[in-house]
Amino acid sequence: MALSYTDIIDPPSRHHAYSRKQKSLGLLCTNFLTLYNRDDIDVIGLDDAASKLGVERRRIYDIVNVLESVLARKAKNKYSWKGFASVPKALQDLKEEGLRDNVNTIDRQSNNSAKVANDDEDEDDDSDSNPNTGSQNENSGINKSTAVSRSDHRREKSLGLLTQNFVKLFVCSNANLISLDESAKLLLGDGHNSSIMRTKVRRLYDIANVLSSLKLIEKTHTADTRKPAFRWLGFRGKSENGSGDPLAPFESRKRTFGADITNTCFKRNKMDSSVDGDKSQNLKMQQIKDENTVTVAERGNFGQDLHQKSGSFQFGPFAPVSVAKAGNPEDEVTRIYDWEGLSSTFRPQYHNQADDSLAELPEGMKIVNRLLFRTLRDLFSHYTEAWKLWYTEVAGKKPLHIS
DNA sequence: CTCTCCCGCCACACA
DNA sequence: TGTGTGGCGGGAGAG
Repeated sequence: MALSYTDIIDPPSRHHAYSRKQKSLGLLCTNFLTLYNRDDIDVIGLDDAASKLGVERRRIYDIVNVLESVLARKAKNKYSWKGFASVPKALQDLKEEGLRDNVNTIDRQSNNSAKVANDDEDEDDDSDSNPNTGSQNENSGINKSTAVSRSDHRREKSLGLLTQNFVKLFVCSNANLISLDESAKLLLGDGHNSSIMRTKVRRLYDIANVLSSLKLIEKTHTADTRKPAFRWLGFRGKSENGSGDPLAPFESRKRTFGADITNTCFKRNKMDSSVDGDKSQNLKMQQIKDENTVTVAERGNFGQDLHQKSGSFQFGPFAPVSVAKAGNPEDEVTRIYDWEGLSSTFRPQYHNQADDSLAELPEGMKIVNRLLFRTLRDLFSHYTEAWKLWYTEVAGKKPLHIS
């Protein structure tokens, strides 16, 4: 089908100089990951990221804060990239922590249902009486109230912590679908004060956007009321028996890329149509049906000894310009594994790639493809459910039956 | 309208 | 005191 690239990435709204979507946190995050989710990335500089992505550093803080679990602070301005492999562990930890705290919480205050996972260490901001006032934090046992209070008060309200707690809502319960105000209520306790609620929800929007871009959650609606809500796509940690977690979706996630990883710089009100000169061509990036794209991440720690060697196979429609464009030698490799993304690009709604896509592939690629899926199947063999879940829900496909 | 959520002010942390 | 961080909420774009 003759979809021109620009058609894809630049839909009807193209004439507006300013588009909210192009500046969304989620998209920014996607681009951020595109830029840095690679083996050869060691440190990530905030300024570097900001300029490469074409945003002010303030925004980088936003995503970095919610990405905490996969980033490690190295120094001022510098972060290192731990890779998605660290996410399953992080989820597991959050789950345990959440469950533990939940227990504590429950018998501390005979609270029953709600309040799934209020964090822990040092916080418990709770209820109405907002900030300041006596920060009465008692964590299990230790009571170092004063020493902790000042800077921790900040921490208490940080995006990072809020993210964790938000995630706990999912991993610590069976809730699959949660709306943001529900979440806010749960996280805050019931002490409304609508303005605090509103603020919290605002933050949750931010978080949800980046988690969506990680494919940990996805936006939908509740079945009954058409209320917007988020569905958890990641794993819940399963029955923990110490053994590593299954490959999580985000390890296999794939983002969607446009041609330009730079978020365009239009300000909200400025209709200044003059495009900034030096950014090559201003193709706006944007979400392109991401469902059919997959990345098999390498750094996975399936059980932690299965080293699927290094390079991540990228199945994606596009790689960011900076990464794949210049015909560097390893592109070859990447491209070989790119069949799925390619086919999805041109035929977005295919159903069963085993039959469909394969048929169109050159012989060599078919073989590679089969081997690859076999490998994956094996890897997942212990996690059948997880595999199915991911495959159907995240990748948006019917489970494969390769025997 | 309501829902989303970008933007950037400015307080706070830290050197 | 200067610079890095990041909470916060106004208010504009989307729906």
